[in-house]
Amino acid sequence: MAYQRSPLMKKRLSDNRQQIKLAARRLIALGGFREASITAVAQNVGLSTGAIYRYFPSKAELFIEVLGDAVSHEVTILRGLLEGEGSPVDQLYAAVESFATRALKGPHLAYAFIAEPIDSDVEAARMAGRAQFIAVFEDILRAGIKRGFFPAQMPDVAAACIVGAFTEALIRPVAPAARPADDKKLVKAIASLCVRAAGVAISPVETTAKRVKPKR
Amino acid sequence: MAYQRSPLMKKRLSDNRQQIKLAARRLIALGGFREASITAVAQNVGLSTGAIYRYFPSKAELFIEVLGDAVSHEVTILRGLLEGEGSPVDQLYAAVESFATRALKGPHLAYAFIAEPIDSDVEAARMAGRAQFIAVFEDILRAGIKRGFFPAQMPDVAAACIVGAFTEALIRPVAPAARPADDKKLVKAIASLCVRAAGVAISPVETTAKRVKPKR
DNA sequence: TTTTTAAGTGAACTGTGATTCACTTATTGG
DNA sequence: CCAATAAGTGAATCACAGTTCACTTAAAAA
Repeated sequence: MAYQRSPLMKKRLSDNRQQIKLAARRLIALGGFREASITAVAQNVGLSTGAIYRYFPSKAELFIEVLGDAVSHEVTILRGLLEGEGSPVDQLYAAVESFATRALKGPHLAYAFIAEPIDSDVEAARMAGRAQFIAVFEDILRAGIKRGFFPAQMPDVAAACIVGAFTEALIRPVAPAARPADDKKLVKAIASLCVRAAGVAISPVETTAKRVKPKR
Repeated sequence: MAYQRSPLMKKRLSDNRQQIKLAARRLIALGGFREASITAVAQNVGLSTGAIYRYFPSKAELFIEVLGDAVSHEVTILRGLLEGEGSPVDQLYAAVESFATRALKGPHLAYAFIAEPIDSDVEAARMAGRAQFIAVFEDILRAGIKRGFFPAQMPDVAAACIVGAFTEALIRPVAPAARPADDKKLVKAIASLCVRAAGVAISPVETTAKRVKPKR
């Protein structure tokens, strides 16, 4: 006895799991959480409603996982940007630019993850995700402050502000309809503002990071 | 014939309407939209469930009106700050400070209005409300840019960023539990950052607005 | 091939809360 | 006081997804 699925079967199962998440993501990207009912997801994968529950205990869990994946994917990319040897000023600009550009590519997905209303379980997960983003920026700020690129400030508060700033500015063009002119320009404006917010005078990047006031 | 309610009766009716809105607001402030079911609202006013529908066609409508009232109240206050003769820099700082301070006083209410998930009808209203806020800041920025207090920038984008910045920074300490140390400090940090974001070098207020580069 | 276990099905069930509506009560006009 | 009309009641209804579950089908063990 001690039954166990063959490797091939195992794979099929875990593939299913993945497919379910992808389908959910796809539907969300298409029309927000509204579209992503369990039934719709099931149909999209080619499974029955009930089957979903073999893989996820509840809709909330499924969404939380989808959200989590997306967030950790984003965070990984952003953290990657911090590996390079650019100054914190450049890093900050680059991080915002990178996120904003991607967000504008997948409008609905970004909107769903940033702002669309859902039930509070999932909302909690979204908050947690946001906290992870904020942490990235907090790290940039801390480093920058220590090395004298940014003036002294509360890094946690400032990081929250910065994340709030670019997400808000992204939501409008990303929401249901409405999409303004030049994405490049928009991204630039947003990223510049974030750098200024951190305390770097005037514009960024072209200044290639002159220290504001070399600390000690 | 041609029946009409006596003035006294009329008043009572419109009072009821007001009471319903206040009750809804009260419940929201207490525990978010979750708590504000039609039945709960009705009980709170001392009316029956059905009676509510004499005054509002649907729950969504009621909430939208409550939200609208709150927003226009806020906007009026903020617009009031622009009457004074302070520089745009001071105005910007003052506006953020004013809003933030009030938001921290009514945590749940602010949270509900800024971030709590609800159905998409009401959400649309919230977006609209946000747009009104943003407009206030856009005006400040435009004026400031024209008069040389702020560097050239896209005022709509910058305004959105600024609103996003302070709301995000407000949400965390305002959300369900969690409330950090010093509100005053927090508000100061947020407001300063917003001013910097607009392009004013280093800190605000104490500089009492020196022109960055007197335009033309 | 037969038995055992797991995967998959989808119609029925459930919980929740908004909305309705037949009816009661209060107000207005004659 | 007696219609006529409107306000108010609250239990019943509705809507709608998420979730369950008795059953079917497929895959592993014997």
